[in-house]
Amino acid sequence: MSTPPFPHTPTKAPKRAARKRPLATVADADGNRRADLIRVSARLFREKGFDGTTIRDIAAEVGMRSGSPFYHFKNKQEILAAVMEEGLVAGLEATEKIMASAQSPREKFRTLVRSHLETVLAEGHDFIPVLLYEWRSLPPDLQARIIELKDRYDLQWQHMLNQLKQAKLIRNDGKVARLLLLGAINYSAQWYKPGKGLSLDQLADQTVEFFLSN
Amino acid sequence: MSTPPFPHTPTKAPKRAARKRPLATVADADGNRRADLIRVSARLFREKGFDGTTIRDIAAEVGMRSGSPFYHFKNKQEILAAVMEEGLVAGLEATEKIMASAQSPREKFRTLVRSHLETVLAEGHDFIPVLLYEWRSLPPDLQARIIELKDRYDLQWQHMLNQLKQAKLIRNDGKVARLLLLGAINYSAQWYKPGKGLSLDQLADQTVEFFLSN
DNA sequence: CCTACCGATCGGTAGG
DNA sequence: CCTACCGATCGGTAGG
Repeated sequence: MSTPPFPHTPTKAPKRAARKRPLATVADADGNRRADLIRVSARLFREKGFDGTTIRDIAAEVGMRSGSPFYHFKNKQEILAAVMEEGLVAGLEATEKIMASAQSPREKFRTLVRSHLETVLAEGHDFIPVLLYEWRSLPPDLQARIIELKDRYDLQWQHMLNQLKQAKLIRNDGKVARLLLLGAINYSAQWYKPGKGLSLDQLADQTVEFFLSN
Repeated sequence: MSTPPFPHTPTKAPKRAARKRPLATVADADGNRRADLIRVSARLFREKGFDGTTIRDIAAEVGMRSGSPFYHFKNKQEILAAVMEEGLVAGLEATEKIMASAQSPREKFRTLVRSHLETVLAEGHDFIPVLLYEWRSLPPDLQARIIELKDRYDLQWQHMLNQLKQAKLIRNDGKVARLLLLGAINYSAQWYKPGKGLSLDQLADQTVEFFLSN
């Protein structure tokens, strides 16, 4: 009755949405309306909050009528879950790839910070900010799957901190240290404006310099 | 026609609300209903967000009927502004007092961090978290007064960073350093649960240790 | 995916 | 501060 409503690889087209392909609109020649809804919802949820965004807002932005998003998602909360999962799957892939690479701890940290900043601050990357700041709007039954992915994300950062500690580049690598470090970066989503002031590269450099000894 | 709707010192009773004193309810013998509305709203805005909180929620929590909060506030946004101002006025007073004290840079930093953690994390201290995470719900015309207070708050922290730099306790005291440092602390409002795990004193110690050299 | 719609809820107000 | 209320909007659904 209820197969998992989201594909785990964003590159693969969703099966259910393809069941009855509608006429393609001007806005989207390839007809992947579900992905459009997720992308647009991420932006609106970030700009106006989950409660401040209406289904009608979302529908209008992708050129649908107000009832149509419910053809793709059971309810509004499921859209929120899909947004968060989309961001985590992409971010986790990038993170795990970096952690598996053969760089020095310092280089690896710089790459990881740069990658995470991209995930949180780059234009069009609204998925993780929504995860970070709209968490309370996600019903508990939908939180479980997201938490699982988030734990894997945190684990990678914990490994990074451990390596930095071992290389004597930081003084502390406990859980609080990780929360403070990631908090500093995540909070940048509240003040950083793309295209104004620092570039992401410059911000990554300053962040590394601020946190690492030597 | 429009005198400033909020007193600047929370200790002084509001003048307009006292104009026509209603019967005191059980919940509040001293009859300061306006302060009750602000305190309760802060908690609800933090728990459920500004858009997720209804006037009826607020009214019910202080034992009013749904239309009555509008006797004290022009609209819902004015309540939000009052919540933010309440937090900033209190936080600013504490901060400026600490900065004016005669402590060593390290001691002063520890005291300041501890004070800010109290402001952001202690039970019943929901004002600043609302400021930090519901900012987008505040209409531009109401933002001005809050920004003024916030700038003074940031200025104190900037002074603190400058002193730490001079004492060679941190490597960088630019604006980005300040944003990263305060971001790390402010983000703790997202994960810290009072009464669980670390105490505020322990967290303050770990935060100081994490950020300061030597 | 659209049309047409429903029941519930919301911010806010008039008048006392 | 309450009573009584309004117009607008919202999430969601039936049926095609």
